[in-house]
Amino acid sequence: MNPERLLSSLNAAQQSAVTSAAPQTLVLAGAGSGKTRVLVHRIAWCLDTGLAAPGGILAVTFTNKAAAEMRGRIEALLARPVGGMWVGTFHSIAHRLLRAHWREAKLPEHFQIMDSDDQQRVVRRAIRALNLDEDAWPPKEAQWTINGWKDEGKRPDHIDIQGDATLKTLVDIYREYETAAARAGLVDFAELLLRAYELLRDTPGLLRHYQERFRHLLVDEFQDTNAIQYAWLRLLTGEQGDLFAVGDDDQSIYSWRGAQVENMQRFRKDYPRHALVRLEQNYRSTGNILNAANALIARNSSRLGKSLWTDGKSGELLKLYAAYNDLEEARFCVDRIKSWHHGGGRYDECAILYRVSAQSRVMEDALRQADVPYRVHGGFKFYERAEIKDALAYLRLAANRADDGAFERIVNVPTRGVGQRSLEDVRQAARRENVSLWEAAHRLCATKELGARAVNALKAFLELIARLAHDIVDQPLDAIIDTAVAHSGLVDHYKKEKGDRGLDRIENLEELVTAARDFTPDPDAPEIPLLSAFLSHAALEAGEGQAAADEDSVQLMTLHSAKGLEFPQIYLVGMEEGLFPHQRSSDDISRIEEERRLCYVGMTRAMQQLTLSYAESRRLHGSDYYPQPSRFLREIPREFIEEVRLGGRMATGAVPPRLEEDSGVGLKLGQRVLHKTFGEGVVLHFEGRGAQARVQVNFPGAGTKWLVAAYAGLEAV
DNA sequence: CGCAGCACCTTTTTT
DNA sequence: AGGTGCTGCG
Repeated sequence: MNPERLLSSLNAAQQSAVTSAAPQTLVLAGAGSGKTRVLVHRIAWCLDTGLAAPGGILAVTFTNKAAAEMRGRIEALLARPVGGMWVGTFHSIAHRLLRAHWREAKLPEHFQIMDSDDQQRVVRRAIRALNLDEDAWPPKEAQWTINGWKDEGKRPDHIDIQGDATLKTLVDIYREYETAAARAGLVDFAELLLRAYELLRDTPGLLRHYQERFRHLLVDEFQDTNAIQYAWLRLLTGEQGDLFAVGDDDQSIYSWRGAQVENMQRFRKDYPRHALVRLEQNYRSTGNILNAANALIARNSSRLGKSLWTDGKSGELLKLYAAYNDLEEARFCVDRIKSWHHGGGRYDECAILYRVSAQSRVMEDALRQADVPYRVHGGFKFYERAEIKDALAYLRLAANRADDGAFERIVNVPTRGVGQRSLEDVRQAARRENVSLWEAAHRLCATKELGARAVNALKAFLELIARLAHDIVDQPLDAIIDTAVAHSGLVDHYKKEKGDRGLDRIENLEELVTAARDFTPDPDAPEIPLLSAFLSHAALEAGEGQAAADEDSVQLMTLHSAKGLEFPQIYLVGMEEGLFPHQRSSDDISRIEEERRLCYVGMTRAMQQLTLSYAESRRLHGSDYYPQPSRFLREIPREFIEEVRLGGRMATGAVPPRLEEDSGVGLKLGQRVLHKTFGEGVVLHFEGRGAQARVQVNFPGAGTKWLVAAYAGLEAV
């Protein structure tokens, strides 16, 4: 395709982004503004104008799905496969670098990747090894903290504990964890990124090589990058590189896992010669949906600023439904979806979005009862299933005897008489002699420290793995998996499970063999042994939960997993205080703002019709709640909303009174105020007006309080 | 050593 | 409500 034709299908803003000649370009791409299109066209532009060869391009995304889509669309646009280009997730690209340069990265050649499950086990073991109480030091929280540090690029030595005993212990756990992971040759997700960063930083020759090779770096969902990803991009861009970042600060919804929207401002500072392009024309939603979403997001402070517009129709009003309870809310959605379907619409044009996955159950029940096909997104992934991980653990151990994670996982699965007692002895021996569990088990078998029964059981296990390792040499991948499943005795083990669960698991194991047969390793990285490549693939790309159903079905997912998707019909359910915004985000204004962005993301998924609903009572965790309608409903101007009623039942005041800008009390959301008893705090929320107006304030010293504005005597700070 | 019953907790999720 | 992890018994 010639360069002019490439541009003809783009609007002016898109064109200026695609053809940007600035050394770096930041594209503020609003929802539905053709973000992926711009990325893909930018790559094609670089190739077609001779600016870059395929080998000079590195395009990074966050999910495998996005990477696959980008690659597919580039190839479709260019009408040919493009070899040599690196398109992948941050993690897969980091993995690739580490495999290629394992020596410089100070990793064992056959290191394996652990997923968060595996990681949690190793953290737990580290806590136990330090003789700490697991109740006082929950592994999950320690894991969270460690990953947070890694996301910020911090090694144990970098952390200033400032004499804080809690912090010191956590750093000790971190250090112990690192030692254990290194001994086992295991690398966690955060480690992939950090290690790849350090690799480039500390190996000037390599850095120069990659800087010269990848002159064109492109990043998708830039607002989701964390500190280490940003540092890595900066390093690789160097002085000469062309960095093309696309993002939307209004869609930043992942700060809780380390994403830093600040990276967008940082980009602007760090690259003073950059070009900034705003994509504000929306090709997805009707005018009403867009205006409603714009009004909502305008409530957030510290935005880069952007306002979406469309030259399409204003369309229908947003629908708001006040349900009696959660069951009725579900029935309402199902009814509307059915009438959409009767009117000739497709089920898969409808999506039900909710804040927490627990909400899906009621929806599923209602859909099933009405015989409407549906599909739930997210949830359990194929390679995360216990039986798959069990089977793979046999292979991991066969491939790498030092893999303590795998050892722990399967030493007694299926049960073979190696109990907690013997296992604890093995662990202690391993720690004492600073060797792997495998090695320690071997040594223990040779001594008289264990009972005869335990020794026999342990020996049987060791021999099993040794035999497996021997049998799989030079076998094709699917035969390897087959052999592992056969040797392990997992099939008989699952057969004993009651119900259909066991049968499901056995089917999944068969599925695993099929997956292995169909597995094609990355042609650009032939140096990685096949089994190793497959195991990494299993960790990095956990696969979809349910096989992509061809059947026309209603789509159910959380708001988070809806990002990047679009549907003609969107049902945004559970619009209630405590649920959305979520309770856990309610006493921090910046987290409320993230919830608001999440709402914005949800609303902007809708193409034609957006239906919002809340329930006046909801059953949650086994008991009933009577929540208030979400503040977000009040933040959407009424002129865009229309109330909907079903079957003549009168819902009183489905549309909550609009939230006044300052509730007549002279205060704004997010404002700092002073109270004579509680001290300084931040305004979170309002209710009512005039003499009845109440203000919710979070006081760092005293917690979150509702105060009657007229009596509270709040002073603006 | 293995299983059954009981206490506990519960946001969002990708890699 | 429902799933996970730990204690007590066979």
